[in-house]
Amino acid sequence: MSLDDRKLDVLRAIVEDYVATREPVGSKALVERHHLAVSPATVRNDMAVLEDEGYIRQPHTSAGRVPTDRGYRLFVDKLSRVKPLSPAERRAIERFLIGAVDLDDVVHRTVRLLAQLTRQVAVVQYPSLARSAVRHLELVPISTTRLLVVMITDTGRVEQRIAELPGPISGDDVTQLRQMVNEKLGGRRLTDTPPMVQALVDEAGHGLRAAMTSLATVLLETLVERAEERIALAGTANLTRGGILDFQGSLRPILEALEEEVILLKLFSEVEGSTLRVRIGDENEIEDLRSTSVVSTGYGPGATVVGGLGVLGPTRMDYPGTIATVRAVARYVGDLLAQN
Amino acid sequence: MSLDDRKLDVLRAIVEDYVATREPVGSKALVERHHLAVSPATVRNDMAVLEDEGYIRQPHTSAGRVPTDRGYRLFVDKLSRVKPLSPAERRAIERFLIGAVDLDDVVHRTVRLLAQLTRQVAVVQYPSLARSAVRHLELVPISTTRLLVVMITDTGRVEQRIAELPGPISGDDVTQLRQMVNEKLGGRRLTDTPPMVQALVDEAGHGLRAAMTSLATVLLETLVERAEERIALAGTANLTRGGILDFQGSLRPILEALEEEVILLKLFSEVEGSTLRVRIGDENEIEDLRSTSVVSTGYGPGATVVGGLGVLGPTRMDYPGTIATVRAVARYVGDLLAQN
DNA sequence: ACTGGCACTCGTTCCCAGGGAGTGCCAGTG
DNA sequence: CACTGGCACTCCCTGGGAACGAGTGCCAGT
Repeated sequence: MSLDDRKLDVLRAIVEDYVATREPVGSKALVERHHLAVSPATVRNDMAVLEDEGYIRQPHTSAGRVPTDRGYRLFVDKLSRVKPLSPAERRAIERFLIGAVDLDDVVHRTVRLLAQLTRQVAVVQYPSLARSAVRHLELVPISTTRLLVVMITDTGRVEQRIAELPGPISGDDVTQLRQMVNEKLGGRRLTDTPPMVQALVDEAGHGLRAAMTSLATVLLETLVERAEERIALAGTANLTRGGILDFQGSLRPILEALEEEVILLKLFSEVEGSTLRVRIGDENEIEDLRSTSVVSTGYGPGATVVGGLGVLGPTRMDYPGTIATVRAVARYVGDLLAQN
Repeated sequence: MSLDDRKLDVLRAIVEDYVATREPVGSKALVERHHLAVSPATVRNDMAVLEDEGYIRQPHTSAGRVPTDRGYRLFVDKLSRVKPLSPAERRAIERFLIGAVDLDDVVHRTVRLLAQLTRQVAVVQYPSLARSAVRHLELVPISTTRLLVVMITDTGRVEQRIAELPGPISGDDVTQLRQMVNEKLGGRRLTDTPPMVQALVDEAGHGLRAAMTSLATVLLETLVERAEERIALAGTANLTRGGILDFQGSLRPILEALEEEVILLKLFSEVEGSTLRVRIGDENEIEDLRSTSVVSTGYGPGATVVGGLGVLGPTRMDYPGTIATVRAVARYVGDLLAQN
């Protein structure tokens, strides 16, 4: 059975009121606050239907109604109007992001900005190595048998590893190695490098063969295969706003999940295009986050996506506002990256 | 008036019991659990004295006693025996730290290890730039008028900034600049570089003068003057162990303080030598951390100190265990850094 | 100097009644 | 037929006692 317009209006009103007051909302208060042209009794009938359909529920008999995850879902999909950012917010975003000196700085500022604007927990994934290309590879000798390998990507990330060489190596050899790897790998996407690295070993003169092999191992293993994804987090303090009531039970499992990078990365694992995604309560694959909602999106220069960002909060969340903010921040960050 | 031995024993017993049970401890339970050779009444008299002296207090009349910050202080200074690490813990530390691929990895593993072993919030400061020396400076052209400046320090930190040049520059010029800066700055402590940087500008041929000036500005401003200190954090979930009871009021201010890097850095600002420091409750300069205790120490290769690490928890904390763990982890990390 | 005994305090728990918010249902109305 | 007003009912929340018990301070006795 499909719901008529008034029932949808009632659902919207319930969601909005509950989000604003965090208290179960009753029929009488509803008609007053929203100037509905019907009586409380009528609204009660509508509520009964909405409850049958699973969009709202009663914490206990003789209490008001509270939206269910399903109710929020319908609200997000059909009922919420886009809430444009206030000029103040736009200015906040711009002010916050200019003056960032490097990638770390950009990411840190972004995550704090997001946390502040949405008053929720914010998560920003560093530009993924898998989606980056090599800009430059630098080899710095630390001793005669150890090289510091520094890779700089086009997204601004800098990764470093130590390569242990089988035998001592001269400065000239290092120069030659540097030239070879940059020639072959410079400009390539990281995912395309494995065959190139193999070629490098094959082409190396026998004087350099051993050193190049060690170097290749480091490059492959640590920069490509086990490419480390990084995450920045802010606003955990926002979880405690309004008591622990928002999350049934304790904050413990949520805080624990937030410290597991692996778990956080999952949030962004399926970012495709720059589509914004909202996961409400039970829709989360991650057990410990079933009592929260996650709003996430991809970001990157222009239309390409190099990483994800988003916020996490109670299912009782201001979806229109949060969605608008997340989208706006992602776009600003993308623009910022495009400038480099 | 000085306290006799038995009174000190009573204080120690109170601290130990309260830490173990988190409940005010009464005179009767005390004699039983600790096999004191006196009667509860006697212990009560001792308690009355300890309370007069401000080492313990009663949450309310007719409740047991709870240590005050002052009581914990006396306990830490005089009454607690060093608790050696268990072999299992030693093994955990070793296992955790081998296999770290780079500095980021070391720091992350360390902070998680600390949080796990102490079951508290752990904080690790990255090796401070102020205490590091330049190992290598790399200049990577991004466009004809922009250079990516990458500094690698002897502590393994890699910092990057973008320098905008006043005019286009050739590849040969970049090579020359690179050589000049490395010759002059390589191996120097960062704090010693400012005069050197000035000298570089003075010595630059007039063809390179303009570019070198821009470069010098970036080096001075962002790498030395506004040298960014970094911090890693883990175990915030441990704050919620045992309800919020441990911290009077809410977790909010504590979580907020933990997100302020500036505040965290203060914790380590006065690390001198590798002396371990314990700040109990009110002893903390930071307002929001007055209900917590902080155990911190410096770490670094050999006897030098390059940064700080520590843990933060309720004043009701297992001080001997925590102190032993923090000290041990700091030493292991120092050894690890010494190997590079 | 220590102990046993005792009166006292005060937080905690449990119960119970009253108030209030909100509901479901039903008969009535345009 | 959809909506409304009225009404009985449910159930949470609050507040006031009363009973309980842990723990204390004090005092007289050894």
